[in-house]
Amino acid sequence: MATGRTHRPATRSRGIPEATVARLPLYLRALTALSERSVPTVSSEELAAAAGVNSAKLRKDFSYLGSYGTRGVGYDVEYLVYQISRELGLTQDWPVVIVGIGNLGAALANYGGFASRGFRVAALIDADPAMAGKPVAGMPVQHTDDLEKIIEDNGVSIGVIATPAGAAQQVCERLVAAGVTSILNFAPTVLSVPDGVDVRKVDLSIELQILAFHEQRKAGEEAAADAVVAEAVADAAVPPAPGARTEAADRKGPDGDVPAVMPA
Amino acid sequence: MATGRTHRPATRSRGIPEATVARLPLYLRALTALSERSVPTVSSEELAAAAGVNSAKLRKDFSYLGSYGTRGVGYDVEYLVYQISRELGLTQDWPVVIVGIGNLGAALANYGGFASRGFRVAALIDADPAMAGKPVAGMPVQHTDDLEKIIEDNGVSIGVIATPAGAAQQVCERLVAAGVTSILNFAPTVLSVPDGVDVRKVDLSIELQILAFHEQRKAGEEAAADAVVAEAVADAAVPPAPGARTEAADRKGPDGDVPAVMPA
DNA sequence: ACCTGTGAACATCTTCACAGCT
DNA sequence: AGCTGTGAAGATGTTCACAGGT
Repeated sequence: MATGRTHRPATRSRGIPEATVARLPLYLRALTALSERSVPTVSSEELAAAAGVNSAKLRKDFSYLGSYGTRGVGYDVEYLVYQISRELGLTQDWPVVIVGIGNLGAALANYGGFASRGFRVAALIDADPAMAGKPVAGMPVQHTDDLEKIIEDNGVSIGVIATPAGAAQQVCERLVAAGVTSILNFAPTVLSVPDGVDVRKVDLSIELQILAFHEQRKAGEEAAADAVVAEAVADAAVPPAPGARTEAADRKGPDGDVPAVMPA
Repeated sequence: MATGRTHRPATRSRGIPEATVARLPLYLRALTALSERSVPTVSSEELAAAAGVNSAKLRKDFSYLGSYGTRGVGYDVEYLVYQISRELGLTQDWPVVIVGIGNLGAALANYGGFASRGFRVAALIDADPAMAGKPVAGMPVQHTDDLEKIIEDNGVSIGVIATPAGAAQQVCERLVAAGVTSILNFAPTVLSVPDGVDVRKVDLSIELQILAFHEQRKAGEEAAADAVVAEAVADAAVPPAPGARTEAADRKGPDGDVPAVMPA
């Protein structure tokens, strides 16, 4: 089985912690809003509130960038916008291709926040010949056959995969072979990539499952005692372990089972 | 400004670490694939490869759920699928509403992985009267006016916000007031919610910016020395700090600036 | 012989609390 | 007086390495 790492190589780049990098866009967004309202300076407390984090964390984050604040005063909004933009590499233009122009791909192509902030949709690519030439978000969709040429002609280094899961790995390999080194993956699959290629994944169904986990907790706070009673019953309902030599009673889960139908 | 926490309350629920919870869906997906191929058992090594993590982490994760493996053998696929599903709360049915049926909302409504795994789209809601009644993904879109009634009638506790940023906070408040306690937010805004409500955020532009950061690093590895030289020039190009009393020379960023145009 | 389950070491992230500058 | 910048403490997450069960 082809394995290879996935996700960021924990490169810890030049000393800025990954967790901080992940929050910089948040700060930038809050700062941009302040900038549009012509607010000249902002305190860590105010900015943190706007970004939805606490102020100690924000100050620590900024301390990795340098000393951009003024004690007793706060941060200069315009200056911080510039510094964070630069740190994130948004002072340059990033051509991006979107592969897979289904519902989601089209939504991404139309997404305004895409075009702003240094990103530019260089091409929309789809495997369906019927799509070729059709305009989406004011751009003609191009066929997968031309993927390599498009990447090279436009100097694309960031690719967005919005194909069905089955096609994602293959598309990924073609993107990488053509020179793409950063991939944003919307397909519900684990992508294998060579070292040096970054993959970030956006997965609706994972997010929902995490919410469901917490939701279940909220509901089941007082029902905990009952569950223990239900355990014996539940064990009988557990799907028969095929070819396993283990009695259900052997399993020692930390809490009670709940009899229920299992979704496919 | 209304603030309030955002994101998970770090509830650390019942002892399962948040990081582990976030990976369970990944394992579940890999296990489901194995299950479909009728693979009876799997080792931590194999499963970890399929899920894109390392095996020590996977074993540690599973150890929080209980002792579900067999030494010398591995894990029973069906049994694990069941246990993880149960742990995530997927053995019950979660009605979900999607608010904001634009490009993205429609894409989400059509997304297959949504319907499977215990989630059921109970309603599509949009503020545009022209949308009302129009079928999307085989369901009629309903008007925002009926939001509260829809939530209550269907016992919805999970809401998906796919509206423009400007509408998100208000929609969020209505959802919460009507009884929703988990929100998946696709709008590029920080949502304020009362305690006890979970918010998870999916943000395309943040993901791209994180990729750009790493991408920039890859490109600028050897250019580091040049940057120092460029510093004086760059400082002149920095946007004039409005109303600030600080000379540019005061700023002590940890590395050199690069002269560049800044995107809006 | 093989593979899980887990203590212990290590790494990263968050929060506290306050020194130091304006 | 007010607010930043940061060491130090604490919490969380990851990896190692091996004891212990099959």
